[in-house]
Amino acid sequence: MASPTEENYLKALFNLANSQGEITLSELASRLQVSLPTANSMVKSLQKSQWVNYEKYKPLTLTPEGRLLAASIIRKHRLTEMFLVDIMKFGWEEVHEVAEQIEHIHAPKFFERMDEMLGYPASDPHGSPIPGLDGKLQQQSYVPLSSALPGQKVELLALSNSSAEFLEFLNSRGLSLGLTLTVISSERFDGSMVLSYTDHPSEALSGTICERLLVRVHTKASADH
Amino acid sequence: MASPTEENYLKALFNLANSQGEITLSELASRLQVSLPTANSMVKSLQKSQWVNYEKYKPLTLTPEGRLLAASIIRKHRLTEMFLVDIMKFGWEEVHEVAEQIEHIHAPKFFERMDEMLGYPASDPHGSPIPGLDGKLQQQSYVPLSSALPGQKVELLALSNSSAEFLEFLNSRGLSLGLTLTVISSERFDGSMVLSYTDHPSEALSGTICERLLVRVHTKASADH
DNA sequence: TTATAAAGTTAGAACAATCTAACAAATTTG
DNA sequence: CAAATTTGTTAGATTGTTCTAACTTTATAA
Repeated sequence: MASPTEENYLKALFNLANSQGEITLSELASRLQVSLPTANSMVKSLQKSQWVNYEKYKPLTLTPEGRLLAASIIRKHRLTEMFLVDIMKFGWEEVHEVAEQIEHIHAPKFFERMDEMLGYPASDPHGSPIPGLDGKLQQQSYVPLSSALPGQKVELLALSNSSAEFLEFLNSRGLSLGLTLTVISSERFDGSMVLSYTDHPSEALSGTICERLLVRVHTKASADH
Repeated sequence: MASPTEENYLKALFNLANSQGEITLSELASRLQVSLPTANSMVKSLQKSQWVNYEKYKPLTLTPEGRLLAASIIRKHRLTEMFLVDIMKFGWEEVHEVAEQIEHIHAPKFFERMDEMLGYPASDPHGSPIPGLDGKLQQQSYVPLSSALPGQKVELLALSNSSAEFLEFLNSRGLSLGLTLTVISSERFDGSMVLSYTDHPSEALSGTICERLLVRVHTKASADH
């Protein structure tokens, strides 16, 4: 059985593999805030447990078993976040640290019950997909708001960054998932945009923010068949 | 900050102190299923952290800080058990293992929210008192059912043992906390009793069982003024 | 009250997870 | 392509939690 530490390595490897292809030791080490030798020796021990494929000086990959285990931890993390928000009425900016701890609890029924109480959600409070029990991750087809064009209506569905500071910023602007945003204008110069939504008729957002907001463009009846 | 391992030592010391007066190293070691030298070295390190008073060859005591910390862990454990049963609909025989893990989560708000959702319960699903935030433990004044006399009506309020096997036995006899039991007869020979309750007009229970059921005798109007 | 048993201690080893220092391989770049 | 930089590895130490073996102190009992 994996220790919490090992589980964190597997989680990091899973997430890196899903955003880049190749995973290097230094990426892993910097993601986990440990020294290179630490990551190196842990990778060797994860290899011994058959969770990681490792060859000297080569990029890292997860074995199928490693990938499944990693997905199950991410599943527990995201179910927990959803549970904290929906059932226990936490704010979406408060749940990460608690979920980081609860994801290491070994109690399948505990998480099954959460899933049940939540009605089998497909994503967490930040729009990230919850892996299935088979370790499969629903691929999201969202685009950054920054790529939307003036006049378009888009639905805010996920975030590519979920730090507490970012989430608090979104709170302060009345932004939450599911909202429909209308692009008023888009500044080529710095990527900033002016948007309209609910009771915000004209809200300006920086390019940095717009890149982190993931949306789906409204397919209005006859879009682009 | 205490590691989960240290927290388990403190918890054991707290529980031993509350059932016996003096705590010896070997009691601690056997309670935690570790060797004497292991307990010895851990006790020294808990002393260094100011949680335990320790002198060579002398009985162990918790410091006030140690007692408070221990109580807070037991508080988290018992709140969790109550949450699992009342909110998440677990059986009372299923919650111990999960709670053993969740008690080590560092997230005051998580447990405050549980407490709130539960309506600030005084005891866990097995009738054990939940320590307050000040570390104070409500003293229970229950007596074992075995000390009740034929004809008496008693209320089943707590258990002195909460192993899954025992709880499953109680389930099989339709016994749960809050039930009113009428003592039909009591066997001096082996301590067994015959009881009547709800739809069980005549249920025989062994002496061992009757010692583990903690009750309050019904003060019927004019009991002993 | 001394002998025996029980309880406690010390020493030394092992494993997990981490580090720094020193070195080696691979990659980038002038 | 050779030099410089980045990346990866090895060696060796540290801390926490555990063990066994050997020994000492305290308690029990013949």
